[in-house]
Amino acid sequence: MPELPEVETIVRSLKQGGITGESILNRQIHAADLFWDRTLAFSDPGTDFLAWFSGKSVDGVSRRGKYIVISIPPKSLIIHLRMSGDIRVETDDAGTLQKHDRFLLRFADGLRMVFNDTRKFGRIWLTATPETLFAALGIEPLSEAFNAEWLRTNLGARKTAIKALLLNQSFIAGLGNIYTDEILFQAGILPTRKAFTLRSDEIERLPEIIKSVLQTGIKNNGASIDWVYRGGNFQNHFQVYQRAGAPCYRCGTPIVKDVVGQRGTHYCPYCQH
DNA sequence: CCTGAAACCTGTCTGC
DNA sequence: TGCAGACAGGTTTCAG
Repeated sequence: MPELPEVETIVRSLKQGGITGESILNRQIHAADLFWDRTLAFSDPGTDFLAWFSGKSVDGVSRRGKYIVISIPPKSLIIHLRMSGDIRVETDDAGTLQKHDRFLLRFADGLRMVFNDTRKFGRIWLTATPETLFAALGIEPLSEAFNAEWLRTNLGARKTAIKALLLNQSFIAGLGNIYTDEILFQAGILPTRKAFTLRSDEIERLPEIIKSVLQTGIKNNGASIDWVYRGGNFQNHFQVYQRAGAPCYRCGTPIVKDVVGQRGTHYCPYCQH
């Protein structure tokens, strides 16, 4: 499900209330529960993971790439939703838990935060040193530091397909399959283009297009497809994603779907070069 | 270093 | 209706 805009929407909701339910800020934790052991990717050695939470309070919620960072001093609980993860906040008497619930925090005031993940790819970490986890992550695409100059410097002589490079989290942190296809359409660049072949005018425009598509996604609370993620509206703005065979909104040419870097890839063979 | 395939999982949809 | 196979928002690991 989640790429940067969906994760950002969930983070804002956990802070201010929204699609996940009420805010979790400043709530004291009563207990934690883990229902699928492999969901826990890492916990600092010497800590009893489940017991640790009792009595601690949520101090902040933020995002790095597609990671959700919940500050619970002196540690951070980090959640990556991967393909099918979702978070909801509800009252603890909201009824029985759901089929694919993997982890939860019970708050002292009767609320609970539940991590649900059908495909079990999602992971959580509990650590006092989250920087270690993020050491290899690339630049934040919505930061000021991410601009044409940065891209020109870092594109270098990379021979990989531009789509694969944009998906590489150690290059730029947060782009996924949907937004990458939409970005490359807006940029008029074929997904298979080798990164080093981008012209200077394309490099100049690309960072602004990336920011603009991500911001549009965030404004729409992300994209909701199938059963996985609810609350978003960006799916109604797709230009190419999931539009194989349908006419391009710009030129009428049927949108093509191929595989690039092992991912389904949608593009307009006329508008993108 | 880069590339591709496979693995990790469950659910849905398509075609025979 | 049943069933096999393909496919899905992501990332890691391993072979070449």
